[in-house]
Amino acid sequence: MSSSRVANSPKAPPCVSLQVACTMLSRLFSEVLPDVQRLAADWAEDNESEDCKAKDDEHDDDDLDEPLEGSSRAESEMAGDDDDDDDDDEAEEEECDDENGGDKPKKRGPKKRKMTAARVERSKVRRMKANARERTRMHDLNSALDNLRKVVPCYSKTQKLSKIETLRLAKNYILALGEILRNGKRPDVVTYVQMLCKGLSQPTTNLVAGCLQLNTRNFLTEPCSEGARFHMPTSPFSVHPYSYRCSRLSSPHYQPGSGAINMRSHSYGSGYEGAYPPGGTSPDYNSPDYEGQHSPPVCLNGGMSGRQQESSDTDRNYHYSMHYTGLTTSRPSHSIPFGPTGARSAGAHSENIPPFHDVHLHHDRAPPYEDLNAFFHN
DNA sequence: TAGGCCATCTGGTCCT
DNA sequence: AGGACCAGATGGCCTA
Repeated sequence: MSSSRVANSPKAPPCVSLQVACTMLSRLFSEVLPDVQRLAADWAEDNESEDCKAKDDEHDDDDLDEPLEGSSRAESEMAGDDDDDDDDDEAEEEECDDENGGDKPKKRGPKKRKMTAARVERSKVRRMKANARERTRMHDLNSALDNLRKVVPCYSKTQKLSKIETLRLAKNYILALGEILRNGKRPDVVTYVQMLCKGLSQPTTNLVAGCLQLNTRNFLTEPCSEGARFHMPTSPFSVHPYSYRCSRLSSPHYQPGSGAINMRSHSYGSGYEGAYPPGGTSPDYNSPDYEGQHSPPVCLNGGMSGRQQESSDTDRNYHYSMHYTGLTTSRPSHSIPFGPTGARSAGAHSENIPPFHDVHLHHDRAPPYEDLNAFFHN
């Protein structure tokens, strides 16, 4: 089959490979985020003239300056030893195609060499080397995609976004951050979620929307005192399977209260409606941009198809564990849990988080956007 | 079992 | 010639 390759044609504009694009995106995020955080810090300062505030916000723009380390070269266990010495049989192959000399009319163009056993063997070797290179190339590409996953909202090492969803989300993330920077003003969270979820599949939409809105809801409703303490989750589902449970949300067999998340009660259901008027924006999952699979919609504006039911404590604990991990820091506020290594530090992710016992909420209103961003890196 | 996702192999194309 | 990149094919795994 002839592949319709046009990417690298001379007339086509120069384009980067997928792997390079992923790496560039990762770095781009790390460069854009500080600006957004700085902007968010300004917003936060404007907003918080009354209560608990203004402690330390100098530390939030230095954590991201270090570029994410590029996709570490895969160890290429199979390809690394390819440069061995297998080129010592050229000579005898060259003369084996002279046997048809004779008086036949010579054909133009490259001579068709006979496939001798040696040539077949060499072709095999070449193919194997090409396979090994292709394998490592794909490993590098996956590494780059993993890096991209880490700087994109809703990172989870255990339940990864698919490749296509990662790229879609990255695109939306860029657009959203760019929009924030361009407008210089704080969009409402619904719009933010809309931007992020545009074109994403339903499960991913649930994931992203849940990440943001559950936290927002808690921030909006939970008191910032002891009542907002966190505990390690006790639910058997609470270790990691956030995405799993989100996918459960879209399942027709989903039963609220059975250990799965009830998006409505947790997000827009109670607390959220108080903060955002019902006439506000709501994601349009039926928009033409949506290309993903369709599953029973999880409503972001309170009118969802799922049955409403108050959430269990395990669910709540679970949310805390999943969404406040980014705030699991000793710093009192405005802390983006990015590690000094440039890449998201281990503490930024749910797999490596310290215990939650000492985590507090510091806002009883809408969170500053650096915190919103922090949500995405749980 | 169907569908989604993924890894791998493979051949074609372009570039150095 | 060989490497990089790409897309199609294929089979495995997982989940609903």
